[in-house]
Amino acid sequence: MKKAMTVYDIAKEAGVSPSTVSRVLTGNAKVSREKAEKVRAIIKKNNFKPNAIARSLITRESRMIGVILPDITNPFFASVFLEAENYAMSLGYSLLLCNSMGKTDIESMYLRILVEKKVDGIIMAGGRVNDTKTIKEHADEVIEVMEQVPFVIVNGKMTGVDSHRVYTDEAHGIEQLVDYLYRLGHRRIGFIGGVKGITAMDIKLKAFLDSAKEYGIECKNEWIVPGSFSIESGIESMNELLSNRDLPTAVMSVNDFTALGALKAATKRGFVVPDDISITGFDDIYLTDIMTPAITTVSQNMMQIGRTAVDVVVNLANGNKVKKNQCIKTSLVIKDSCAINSSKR
Amino acid sequence: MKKAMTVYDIAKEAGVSPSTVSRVLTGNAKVSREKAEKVRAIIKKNNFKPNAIARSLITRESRMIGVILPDITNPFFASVFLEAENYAMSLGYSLLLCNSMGKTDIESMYLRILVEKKVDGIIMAGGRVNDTKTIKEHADEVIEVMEQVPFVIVNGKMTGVDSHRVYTDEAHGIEQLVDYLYRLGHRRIGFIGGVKGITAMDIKLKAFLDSAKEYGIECKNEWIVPGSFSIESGIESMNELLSNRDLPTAVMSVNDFTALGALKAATKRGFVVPDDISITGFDDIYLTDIMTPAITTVSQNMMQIGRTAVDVVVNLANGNKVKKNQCIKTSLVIKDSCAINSSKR
DNA sequence: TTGTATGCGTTATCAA
DNA sequence: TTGATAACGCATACAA
Repeated sequence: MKKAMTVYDIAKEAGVSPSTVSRVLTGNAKVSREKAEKVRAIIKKNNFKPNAIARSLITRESRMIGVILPDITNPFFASVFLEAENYAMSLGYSLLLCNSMGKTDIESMYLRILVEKKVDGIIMAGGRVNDTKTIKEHADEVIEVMEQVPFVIVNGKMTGVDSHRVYTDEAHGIEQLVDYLYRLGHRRIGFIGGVKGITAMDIKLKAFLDSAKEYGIECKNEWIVPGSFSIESGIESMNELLSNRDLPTAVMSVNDFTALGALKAATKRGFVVPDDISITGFDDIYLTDIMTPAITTVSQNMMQIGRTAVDVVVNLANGNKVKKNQCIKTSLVIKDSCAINSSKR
Repeated sequence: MKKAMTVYDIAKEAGVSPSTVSRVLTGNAKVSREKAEKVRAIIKKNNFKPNAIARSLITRESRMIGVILPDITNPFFASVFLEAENYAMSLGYSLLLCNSMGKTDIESMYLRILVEKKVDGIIMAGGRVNDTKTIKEHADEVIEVMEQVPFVIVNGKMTGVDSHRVYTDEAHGIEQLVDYLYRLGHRRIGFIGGVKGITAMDIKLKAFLDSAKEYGIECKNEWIVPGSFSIESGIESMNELLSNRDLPTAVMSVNDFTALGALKAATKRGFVVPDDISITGFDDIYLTDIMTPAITTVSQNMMQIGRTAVDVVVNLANGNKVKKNQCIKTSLVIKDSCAINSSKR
């Protein structure tokens, strides 16, 4: 590897002082036109790139934002990340992506690394911030981090942690779906997927049960089949639900992944969706469009989530005042997986 | 934000010199047991985390690897990244993820940023490294970068750039598929998706045509319908192909995304896959499993690609000798989207 | 084994 | 407007 040039090299070649080179680089102070041009020419000629590490040490900003999320192969997180990166890039920040796989110890490790690397902000989604009951040690760790680095939680909340938050109104999203299904004539609805104890599940299930009661919709206990948030879980839960003698006319899924699995399972069992049974998802990842039928779902507005999360940490990093809680609106996205209920059920 | 402590603070509190604290931190030199324990206690008590920026400046390693790829929402790249990160983490590296969206100017920008940030290595996939005909300016830029940073190209190659490469034997993968279809009795096969001028397309199309000739398989011109690498493109190309009067009995797709689209399009037109027509993909992303039918494809062994790419740059960073070209084997993954050809076609 | 002094490459401060 | 000098926080050569 070729040894990199420094401002000293440039300065010497341009016949100016290192400070002048630095001034040209940052644009933070006046430099005479001729010297500036001379310096710029030398920089260009040598393809000089300033050492961001050295710069960071003195400016105390790394121009990096850490993003901790469970799994980037999940299109929901990938889409949020993509937009976050896109916006961050426009502000001059790069993103360190940390997949925690939902494991607490990996989260802890990454939190430590990100603090050491002096990132200018941390965006965290999934894992501990998603536990309905926050574990104190997890909270303490995050609090410690928050004292050093701007921190925002996406779609989560930690008891005892007064962090900034960007979140979706998941309950409202569920209500939108229930309302939609009700209007289609559904009076018997099931709910599959999700892990109890995770807010992404608990909020939705509660909203579902509350809405069901309000609308006079029946939901038998055996129609509620938790599992996890994966496609496989959707398959398993749907299979379990469909093995009941008495079936609902529609099934809501905790997220699009489980809805994908539910669709796959139902189809395999010979059910025609939506004629025999309606299915809904949650998130509006692009995969819902490629299925036949495309899955009716609720959009979390992933782009806005990603963008807002970056906005929060960057503003905090710049010492600006930022709204503590930012709620992103959901919207119902009607596709082809729900039909008017014409069954005798 | 609380001001971070430094080794000086720790040193003072522990009653030792900063160098002793540093020695405890790095483990690079002997420290008496009692002092070491004292220092460790103070570090722990204060939750001190050394400033990686300052450390990097002197050690000349940032412990970061830059990854430039087109689009992380594509599960192929997401899976490669995930495994790369997993392995990198075990070696003490973090990953900066840069989505280029296939745009050359974004690639250039990120190349510059990664060099400035003094990453210990760059892994690049897609975009310019995938052009069948390398543009000289692109190559020059990469050559310039390679002089400063260990660099590895994933599934690509640049004319005039003597870089390290990790790649799949895509031609062989296609041959495996053709051979498989031939054995199923298919003698008339189409090929959809992909952009000419991109190696990911050109290699496969050539391999397909060569194999077809070898096996005596018919492939009419109108059965070759390029497009791009997206799901939508798969839909469009398949629709175009299926609008022919005379149809092939099987259709190969440039990748799984287009196969997904092809399946969707075929199903919508009333074709039953695989009974009416067989479809194959390429990559073996997890989405091929959730479709009904699951799509027969070729595995690129994404995990091994990610891991190997990290291995290459890390070894280069450590001054080790590394094999210039590493070919990752493909493997045929038979699922449900291909049937024995029993048609009269 | 320990401490002092120096350097990494840049920006910031201050005096000229 | 410019340059000399210090400072960022750590690791390391060298001296003790």
